[in-house]
Amino acid sequence: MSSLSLNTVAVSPHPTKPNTTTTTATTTTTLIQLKQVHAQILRRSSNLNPSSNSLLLQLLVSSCTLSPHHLDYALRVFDQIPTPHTHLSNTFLRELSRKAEPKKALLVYERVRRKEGLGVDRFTFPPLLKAVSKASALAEGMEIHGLAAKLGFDSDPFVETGLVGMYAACGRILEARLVFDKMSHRDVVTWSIMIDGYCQSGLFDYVLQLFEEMKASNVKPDEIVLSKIVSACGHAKNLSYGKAIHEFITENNIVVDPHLQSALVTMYASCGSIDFAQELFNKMSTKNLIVSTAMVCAYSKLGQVENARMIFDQLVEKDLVCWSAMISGYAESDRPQEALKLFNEMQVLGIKPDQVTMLSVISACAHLGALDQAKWIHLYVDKNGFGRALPISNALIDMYAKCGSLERARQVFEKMRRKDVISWTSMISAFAMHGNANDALNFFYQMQDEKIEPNGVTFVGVLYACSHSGLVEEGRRIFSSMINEHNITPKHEHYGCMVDLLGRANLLREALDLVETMPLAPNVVIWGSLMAACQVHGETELGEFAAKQLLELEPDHDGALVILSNIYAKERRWNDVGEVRNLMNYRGISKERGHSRIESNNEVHEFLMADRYHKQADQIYEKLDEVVSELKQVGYAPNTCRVMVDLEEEEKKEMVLCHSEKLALCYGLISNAKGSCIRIVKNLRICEDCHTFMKLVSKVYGREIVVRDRTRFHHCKNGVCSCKDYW
DNA sequence: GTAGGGTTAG
Repeated sequence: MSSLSLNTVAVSPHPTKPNTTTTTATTTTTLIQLKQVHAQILRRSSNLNPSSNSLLLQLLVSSCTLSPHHLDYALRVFDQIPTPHTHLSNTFLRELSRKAEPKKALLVYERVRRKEGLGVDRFTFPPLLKAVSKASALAEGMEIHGLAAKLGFDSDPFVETGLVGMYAACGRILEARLVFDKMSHRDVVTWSIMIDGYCQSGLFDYVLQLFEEMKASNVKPDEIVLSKIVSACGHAKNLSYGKAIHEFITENNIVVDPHLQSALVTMYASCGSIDFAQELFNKMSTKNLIVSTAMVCAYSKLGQVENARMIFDQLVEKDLVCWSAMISGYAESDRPQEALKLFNEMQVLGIKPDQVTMLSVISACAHLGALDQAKWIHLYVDKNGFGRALPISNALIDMYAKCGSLERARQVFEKMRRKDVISWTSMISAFAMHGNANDALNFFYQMQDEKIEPNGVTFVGVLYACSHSGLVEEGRRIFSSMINEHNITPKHEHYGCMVDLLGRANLLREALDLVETMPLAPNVVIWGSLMAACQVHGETELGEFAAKQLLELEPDHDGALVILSNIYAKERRWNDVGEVRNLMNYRGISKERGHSRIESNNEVHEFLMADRYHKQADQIYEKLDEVVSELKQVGYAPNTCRVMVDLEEEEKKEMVLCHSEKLALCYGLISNAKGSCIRIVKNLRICEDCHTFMKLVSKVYGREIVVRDRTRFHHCKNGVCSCKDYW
């Protein structure tokens, strides 16, 4: 009993200072008072008869239950009551299930069952089932269902509704529906729970179907069930149904509360009607934080991050969710520097990030590809107690891989106590992007030895590794085992990898066969990868065909037009090149501008082609001249065959020599410590000439050079690249 | 008569 004695009663954490908030003061005092009462009961218990003692303890539990801070204490007192009133256990259960304490509610249930007498009635089940739902404890839920049936409570509408919710929350949507269908009376709450179950399971077509049934059975929908329906329309991209519901809401004068507001705005945005969402948002007389955050997300998802920022900046009071939404907006729109800048601003204001924020920040850092920045974020994560969470570790693996450090990615992986399919897949993709196919395959087999089942994403990583290393046979075998042994239906990305695998290996006929016989309609990516392979292997005719198929699907696709003109340029068909270029000018399409980044002294420096904005531009170009003449002595000659414009040879050479990655490299040679590794991140694919250039510099200057291009890493050392020139 | 519905937005 020592743990309950007065000696251990908590004192104020700051005895010399007055309590800063009144709530802390009252709860502390109340707990002290309760403990004093408890001590009195214990002291006098020998003089009291057992039933009045029990009554006093029950009163004590009731008082503790009033405050969420005292639930643990209440649980301990509850344990001392031999036969608690069912009424008391029910109240106690309700409190525990409403709070984030579902496991404790189940504990109470266990104890009630073990005590004398029955201890349960029909009122016990709704809170109990709610706790089971929160804990997703299916086995316990089924046992409770059995007990309810045995006691004949399973035809009570409240109990039945609880059972529907329990099965839905445990992912057993069919069982939920079975209970639902058997009910003789369903009200709006029952329908709402069933509809929510379908929403959670992603079965949005069923949601709309069920809503029609609900209306047909004359149950009047309220704002809660409507907000679920509206959100389902958004997920199902069913704009016409969404609009109809919106009209229904207006016609029936249903209160549009903030939940419904944000559901409507999000629905319009995800159905492609952002203008409509904005209009609706403008019409709202009071713009609360949640609806504004929904708008920030809506614009971010469309990549219209400037518009998101405008709404963000108009908000006077912003909470963590809103900051996180804006940060992730930048991270996912490939604007990592803004994301990290915002993260700093947020911290200056004293807003503490949570796990969701950190995941966006880590992802931003992965996009940026800056290793020093990555190390800093990793330290921050560990220092602030995020490091043990599985999703965070998984994100760190990806971050280090994308920042060029396979070793550090692997260190994070090795240190993890628990690894899930995402951890393994992240490592496999890491090996794949660094051209290390053997380790990718080893990990793929090892994860299965450890009974982790690969998923569709894992196979993308493995096939990608095969394709980037020319492992044609292995790739074919794995592709068929994915279908036949792992029962995964291949999606576009898997066919994309296979087309890539065959195309790179110059098996273009077979690649085309696959495209023509696959059960899915080929998309832009598939034609694109066939087209790129044709460009590499000089298959003009097929390349032109693939490019034209692609342009049928997406007439303004800049990549297709660029590659088409490259194919023509390689054949010196300048008239055709001119035609493509005119088309691009006419339609206002421009090739994405190449840029390269390099980190130096904790700063990220960015270069465009032939750009002179850098404050050390003179030195950089001087270095470039020096490097070029050094390399010429070992046989380097600028390779201009990829320059798509009809220029004099000398002008073409000038263009190639000013590519942004060469400028970044020269800056690295000037500014980074002698002998250190030079890491460059390029947004497009590296060109053949720059690739040769990097290899030669690694030999002549004795420096390790790591270049991340749009699709993979090139580690150049001693004149050799890790990609073995197979990219 | 003590009971059932919104992880609202990241």
